[in-house]
Amino acid sequence: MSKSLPSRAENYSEWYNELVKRADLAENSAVRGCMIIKPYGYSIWEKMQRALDDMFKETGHTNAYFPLFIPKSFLSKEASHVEGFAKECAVVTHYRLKNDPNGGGVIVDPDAKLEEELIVRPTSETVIWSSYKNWIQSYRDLPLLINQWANVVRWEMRTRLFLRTAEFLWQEGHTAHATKKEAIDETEQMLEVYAEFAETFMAMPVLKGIKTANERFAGAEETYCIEALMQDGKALQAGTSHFLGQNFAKAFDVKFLSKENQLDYVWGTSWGVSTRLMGALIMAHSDDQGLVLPPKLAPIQVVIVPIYKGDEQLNLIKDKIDPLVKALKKQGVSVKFDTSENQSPGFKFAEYELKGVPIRLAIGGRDIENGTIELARRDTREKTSMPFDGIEQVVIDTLQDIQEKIYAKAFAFRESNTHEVNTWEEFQTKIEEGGFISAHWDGTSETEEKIKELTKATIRCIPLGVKKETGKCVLTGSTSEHRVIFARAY
RNA sequence: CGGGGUGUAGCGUAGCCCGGUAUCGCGCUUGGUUUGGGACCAAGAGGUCGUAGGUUCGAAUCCUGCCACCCCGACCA
Repeated sequence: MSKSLPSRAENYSEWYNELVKRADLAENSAVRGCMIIKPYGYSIWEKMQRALDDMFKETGHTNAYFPLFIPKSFLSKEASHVEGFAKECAVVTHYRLKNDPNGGGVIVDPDAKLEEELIVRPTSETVIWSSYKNWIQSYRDLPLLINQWANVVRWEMRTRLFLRTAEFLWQEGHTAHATKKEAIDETEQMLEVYAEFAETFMAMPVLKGIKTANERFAGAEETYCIEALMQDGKALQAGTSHFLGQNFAKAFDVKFLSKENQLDYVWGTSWGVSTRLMGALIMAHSDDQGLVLPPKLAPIQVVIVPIYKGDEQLNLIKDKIDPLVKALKKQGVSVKFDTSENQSPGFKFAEYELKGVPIRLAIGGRDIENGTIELARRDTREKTSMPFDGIEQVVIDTLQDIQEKIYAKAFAFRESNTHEVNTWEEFQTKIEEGGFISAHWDGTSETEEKIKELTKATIRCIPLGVKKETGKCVLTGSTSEHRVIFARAY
């Protein structure tokens, strides 16, 4: 195994794959397309879950759990929904194995065929709405605000760790409301929650917007999304929030009696983010040395590496560091004091950089004599020797500063890679350079598809609050009322 | 599912053309010396050469089937 990572410039996707493996985030499993999320990677996901879950609770949602298996008949109740997912569903057809009479291990018992096949959920709208039918009778039962943390399966042809896997972890919120307005408000609220999470925790700027009909979720009336720009200039859809209208209520016959004693279908939403966010996090900040994690999501925020000759010196260092570790932990900072002897300091430096630990403190005999300690920040890779006294506060301030700086850096990157484009020639040139392209579009699916065919670029979103501006579609020249954002996407 | 490629120790590989039971590096174990940016020395452990069959006295090597994985396309969060 070579020591350094492939560089981003050299081969971005190889850099990504190697980074995921070397930083011990995840690896491929025996089943094609599935991944094993390793402890270090999973602890980042847990931090994401915690933060998101708190935000969901704060906005009035409660968690529940619905089954993995969906009767095939459920899936076909909402026409566009089946159509959207049919091609990538795993299907359970039997419930028993038996020993192969010809001696070849176990085989599927042909006598154990299921009456009705079960679909491994690609998403849970159908199971959930079939329950909601029983749970909702009156306006007093509304709104129903439920979230679940679960795994889902979509049988993708080509997969990549975190970015697209056959099985992935996510949360899916499913809500039911008495009015259309309330449901739309909910959809927009959850988009805000996602955007806030992405920006404050992941330090990743996102563009909020609405999907075009082509890119809309199967079964939704409107799909809201947050879109992020990765370092290679490709866009990544980081989260979606769907206004379902009354589609699922009608498909599953979910009606309620209003205050006015009127029977009507309820209005629905669903919204989700997945382990794909891990991919976004990795690509948003990391460099050729490895991961760069925002302090708010880093499993280890500070690592302390002792440099010593002999036990005596190590003990001196321990005497100094133990109280510091205690003090930092008390302040809620996660610290690792790495006293392991089997690796040299240099190895540890490289290792923790690879793993994206925001701050590294190094302390050796020299520092003990001088009353100093060396602080290295992962984002800039700057090393500074500073007085040991007061280091605790410096660490806390620096964590905060790193969180802000990496956001600012990602924001600046997005800004400098977002271009207004007015002609087709310009569009073709700019799309090759990567980044977001803000351009006029005539509003038709035909044009959108044509552009995709010609350039591989899709409309990432119609930004929320986009200003009205009369213009001409970059491709057809037909009139357009506002710009939309194009990019090549993951 | 089309087009290309690769399967040899935990990982990365040499050997294959031209058949004689497998090379090197990393990692691992033990002991010692080290430690301010991926330490060094010594001794070890670790292999049904993807799989099934064929050719042969003899197959990692030649032939055939199968399987898996990777890359490029169509599909997608």
